[in-house]
Amino acid sequence: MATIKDVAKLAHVSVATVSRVINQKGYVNSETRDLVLEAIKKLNYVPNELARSLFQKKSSIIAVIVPHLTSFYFAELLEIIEDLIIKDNYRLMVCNSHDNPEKEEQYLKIFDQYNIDGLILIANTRRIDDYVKLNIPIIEIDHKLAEDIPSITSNNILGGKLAAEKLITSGCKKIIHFRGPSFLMTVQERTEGFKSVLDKNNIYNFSYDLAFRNPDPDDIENVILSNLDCDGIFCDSDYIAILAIQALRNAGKRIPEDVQVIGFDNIEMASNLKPKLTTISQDRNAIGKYAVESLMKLIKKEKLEVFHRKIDVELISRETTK
Amino acid sequence: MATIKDVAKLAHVSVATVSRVINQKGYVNSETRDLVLEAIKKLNYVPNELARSLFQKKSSIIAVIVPHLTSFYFAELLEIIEDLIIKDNYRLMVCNSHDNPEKEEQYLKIFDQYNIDGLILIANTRRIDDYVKLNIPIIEIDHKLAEDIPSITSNNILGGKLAAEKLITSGCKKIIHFRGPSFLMTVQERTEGFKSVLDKNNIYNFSYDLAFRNPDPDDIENVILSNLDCDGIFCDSDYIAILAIQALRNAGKRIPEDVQVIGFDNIEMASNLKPKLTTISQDRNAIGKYAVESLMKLIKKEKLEVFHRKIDVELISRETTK
DNA sequence: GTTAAATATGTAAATATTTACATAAAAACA
DNA sequence: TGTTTTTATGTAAATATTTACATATTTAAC
Repeated sequence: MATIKDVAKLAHVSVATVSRVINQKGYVNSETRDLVLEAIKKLNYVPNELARSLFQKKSSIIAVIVPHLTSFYFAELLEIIEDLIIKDNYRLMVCNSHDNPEKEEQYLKIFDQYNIDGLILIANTRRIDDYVKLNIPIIEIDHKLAEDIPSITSNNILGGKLAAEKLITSGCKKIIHFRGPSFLMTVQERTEGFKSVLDKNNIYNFSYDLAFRNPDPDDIENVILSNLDCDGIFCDSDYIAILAIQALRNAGKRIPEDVQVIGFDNIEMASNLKPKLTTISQDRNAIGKYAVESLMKLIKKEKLEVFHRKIDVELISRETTK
Repeated sequence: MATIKDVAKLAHVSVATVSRVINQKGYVNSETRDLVLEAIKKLNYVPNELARSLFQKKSSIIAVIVPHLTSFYFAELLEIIEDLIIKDNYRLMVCNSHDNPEKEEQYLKIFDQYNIDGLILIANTRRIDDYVKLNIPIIEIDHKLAEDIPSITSNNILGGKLAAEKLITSGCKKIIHFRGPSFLMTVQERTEGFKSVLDKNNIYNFSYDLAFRNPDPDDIENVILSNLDCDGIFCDSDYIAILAIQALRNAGKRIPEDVQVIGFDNIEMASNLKPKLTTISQDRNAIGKYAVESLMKLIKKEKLEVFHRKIDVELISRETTK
């Protein structure tokens, strides 16, 4: 591996001049620049980011903390974020907390050790204080754990409302809401929006809580079997909706004739299924874009014009509703 | 952020002594050690990994290159690998090549810049030479692009055979193989194993190629509709199997009475569906374990006893076969 | 009691950069 | 022409570590 010294020697200049060429800073004679550029090419030189980071006290690394990698929505969001971060010439350190406090502890240490430049927290973290102590820019997605940490969330209340309105106008009279664990802000808000519309219209409905990570299909089936007169289902994720549809079919129900189903997220799979899933679409492109954009601003010590941003969701009507 | 100097000052010793305490190397009096440890605690000191890496010409960072993050199998495998890597006190840089040569180019540069200690390539990379040039330990998963790069792959030939045998003993007479793109080694091997058994038993079968990233459900439906007398289907992924099952149902077929279906991978979802999916299970725990283990050995300049490792797959009989 | 080995600690160089500062030449200006 | 400004380049310190080497003390060996 060639170093800046090797380049300097080959180009018969000092390391400072080479550095100036690389960073396009300060005065460099154009002929000298060409010589240096040539030497760089000849030696296949790439500046060592570790030395650079050490001096500048920044690493060009952004850490993203996710509760796991295997749910569709997180994976799709993570992919978008990775793409954006790389475009801004940062690198991504993926930290899978895996609901394991020890692992989170370990990562917390790593962030200090590597002069991580910024942090994106995706949902589900409860030890916010430890992150704040790190004293680096943080953006939260899907959560709002503290008033002074900027957040990007879908408009979950709107999502719940849209689903409720759709089911009402499609004629549903008894509705189940399969939701995630109620300690999540997203879940609370969706429930709030959903219930408010249904209750106002005096339509019978209730919420059933499922596990966050791996909802139990038997649970879902049991609820459906003991509520065979139900004609509308709203699910907190497309994955839950898929499981619900399976259970409905097994119970001999036709979709959407007998029971209508609405999911949440609009994962890629939702439009590939038969019947195609009606769902509330979360705009991950917007969420990812604003998250990365805001983080970059914080890193540059710029002010954010919107501190807690809500991204509108959209009802995508497909084949599981009338 | 406290540095080693601060600790040294507070403990009234030299930085060398502090370093010795941290790294548990060389002689340190136990009383001195306690003093240093106390100072470390008091200052909340964590050693700066960048300075460390710079000196040692290693970074404790492992890069994993994946073609995308959104397929179930990759996500599950990645999760396992991340867990193992963190346990070995390395950090994970996730590089999503996204089938984009420019992005790969960019990452290639980054690996040099950060003194990345090792590389795990998951499938699908064709510019192997560029990686070899980096001159760092590499492990390949699901591919064997060069004889001199260690690889871990499932025994795909066995997988194809097991599926074929199962369908035969269950009485299938006309079988479709929905497979991935045939340039992938995994796909070739599965086809080889599958076909060899069926042809030997004179059972009619043919392969239909699907896109790697996002197989088209209409494609699958069309093939099924124009082969309504088919009674067995083998799919190269559980995801394809899910789509096939949907198409079969739409065509009024009962599963497994009319048509039997076998998937590949055994993703978490496979056992949550109704009917539960019969599939060839890839042992990602073993794959992840050997991949990380082998990489660690290479990093320590140890020899590998097995250079190209094949991990046995297993037929998991569930409800989509008789 | 002398010598050798083990223990303990410090000094300073090295890792690959960036940049403040110094210096000198060239260009602009009076 | 002399002075100022701009351009060009180099020297050396700084970033936070580790470790080779030096040195001193203690312990062990003979």
